Amino acid sequence: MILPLSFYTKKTVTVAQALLGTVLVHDTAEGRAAGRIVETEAYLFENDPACHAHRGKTPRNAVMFGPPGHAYIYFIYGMYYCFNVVTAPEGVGEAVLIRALEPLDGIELMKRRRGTSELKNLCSGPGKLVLALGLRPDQNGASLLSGPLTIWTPESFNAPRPKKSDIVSTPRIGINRGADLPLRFYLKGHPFASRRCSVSKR
DNA sequence: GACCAGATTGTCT
DNA sequence: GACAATCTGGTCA
Repeated sequence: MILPLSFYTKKTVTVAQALLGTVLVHDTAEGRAAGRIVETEAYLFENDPACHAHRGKTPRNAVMFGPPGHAYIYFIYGMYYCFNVVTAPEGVGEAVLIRALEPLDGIELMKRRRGTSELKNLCSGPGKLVLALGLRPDQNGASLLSGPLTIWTPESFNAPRPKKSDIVSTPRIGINRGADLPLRFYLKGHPFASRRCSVSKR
């Protein structure tokens, strides 16, 4: 079953945790690629200087201010894209960054797209999973409720539904502002989560 | 395994 | 003109 709109209208932090264990699916002409979400980060409208929406609406972040249940895909560091799920009511700029997947379906396709055969290296980072799933910048703003890009319940893929006690929260990764907020969530001890946990770097 | 530099470009100040 | 919600490949141990 595809996650309904009501899934995305809850509080952003709640959605970020509830997304763990669900399955992100992308159907293309090349075939289906799907993975279980094992790591997310929440980006909030208020009191969160790391959020793109924090300084108001711009052409780039406009999708974050749109209706929930849509994809926000943006370009970063000159060569990568990040995939987010828009949450919060229309007019409020919040989203959940999908940071890592456990590959489930279309693994050969993912390996080809990523140019590696190492399973753990296919989707263990926000830039990597965008490549592995074949997401493109023109998917920015696409609905996740129908169409080629969707998110499914764990049961749809016979995947386990995580318990509350399996979810760990830590500070987010790769940001400077708001780096102390514990808005990153991942499944405890999961081998497919992205590396670089809490290294101090400048 | 840990740490560091480089790649590369859209976006906002 | 600086910087960014990153990744890869190098060096050193």
